[in-house]
Amino acid sequence: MVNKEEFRRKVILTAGQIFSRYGFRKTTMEEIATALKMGKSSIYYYFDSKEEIFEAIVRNEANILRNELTTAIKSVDSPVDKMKKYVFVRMKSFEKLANYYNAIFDKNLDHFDFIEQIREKYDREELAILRLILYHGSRKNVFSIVNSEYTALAIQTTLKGLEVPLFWKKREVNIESRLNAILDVLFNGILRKQ
Amino acid sequence: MVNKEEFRRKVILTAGQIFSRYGFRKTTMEEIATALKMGKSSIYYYFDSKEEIFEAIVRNEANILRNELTTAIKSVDSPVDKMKKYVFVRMKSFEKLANYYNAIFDKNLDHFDFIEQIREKYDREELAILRLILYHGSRKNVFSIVNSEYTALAIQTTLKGLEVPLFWKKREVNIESRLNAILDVLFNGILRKQ
DNA sequence: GAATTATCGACCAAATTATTCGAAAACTTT
DNA sequence: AAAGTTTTCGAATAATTTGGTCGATAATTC
Repeated sequence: MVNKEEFRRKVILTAGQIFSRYGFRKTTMEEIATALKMGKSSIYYYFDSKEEIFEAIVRNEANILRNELTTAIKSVDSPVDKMKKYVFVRMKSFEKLANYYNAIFDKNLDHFDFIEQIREKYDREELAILRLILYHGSRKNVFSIVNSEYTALAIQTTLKGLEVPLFWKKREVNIESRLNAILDVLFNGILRKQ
Repeated sequence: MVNKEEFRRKVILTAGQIFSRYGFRKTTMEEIATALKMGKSSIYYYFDSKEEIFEAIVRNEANILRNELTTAIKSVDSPVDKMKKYVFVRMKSFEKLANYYNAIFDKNLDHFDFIEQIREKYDREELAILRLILYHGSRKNVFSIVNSEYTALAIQTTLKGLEVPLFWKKREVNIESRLNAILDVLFNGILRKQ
């Protein structure tokens, strides 16, 4: 290995796949070790505990999601497109992250607070992004909103509502159509009638 | 519950889903019990052990497969269609059963012999069916075969070969196309040129 | 209301599993 | 090539999980 940090990333990637498939409890250190072609005790050279690995994974996955989102809204120009893109990509990428949230339910619920921290931070950042898009959109007169702060909160609430079926992992629920419906409602509501 | 047997079937169905998803080891009695909305000790009123449940599942699944196959070949008339149908349905339905075979690898390999028994019985029955189809086909002059016994064995061997990728569970393997290719080869080989 | 059938909580022994630790490789640096 | 550093691992341990038992207790049938 080139350095410690690089190997940590490798562990996070490998363990991430197994955790997201089997959940926290059903994934053993030995499985992770075997997938990494090492003895399980070697992993403890890089991580202090199974939980630390898991937490690193969630943090990592949250970062990936954040990056996906920022590049997504940079890829289009108009505030309307930015907002549409944001909502769409957010829900699509969130599916991966939802696996880990589910794994936490599988995990000891005592350690629930750490993910709440990550989530709070993420929510704050999201609000800022939404607010910015809305602000520019209202300046350019394509959004007819009174207060971008409140509207951003409303949209975020809707997005959180969309998450729920992802958690309950019912494969029958068609996220796509539900998402499109909400996008429609959202924009017919806030777009200035022309 | 109406009677004991009926509840056993319910357990088999429920546990079957969990076993096929997580394998033998990773499925706990408590999970099965929770899925059945009971205490885990209650299950022992119907089954003696975790293994007995598992074995009942495999037996049950093998029966379902057998039924699917016999109704499938009854649904068509000509020997050629019967043979095509048989090979096709056999491979399609086998996918479910393969999950349990995989679960056995996960299980203690000491108890491998019981599945061998089921498998042997199943193989014998299969050979009889194949032989019958071939026999009628050659009587009606649509199969150009010397000995329906040997040809049945050859076809069964091919089918077993098709199973292998199912065991190795690589989702990348496209069973369908492989299956069609083999159906083609099989029939261009044994169908009388006209 | 006795007898039978079904469920469950508490418990145990065995197995599994996360984690520790010292020592041995493997690799760097002097 | 010796001394130091980093990385890996086997064996042991401590904690947890889990299959299974048993007696008590509901629920149902007779």
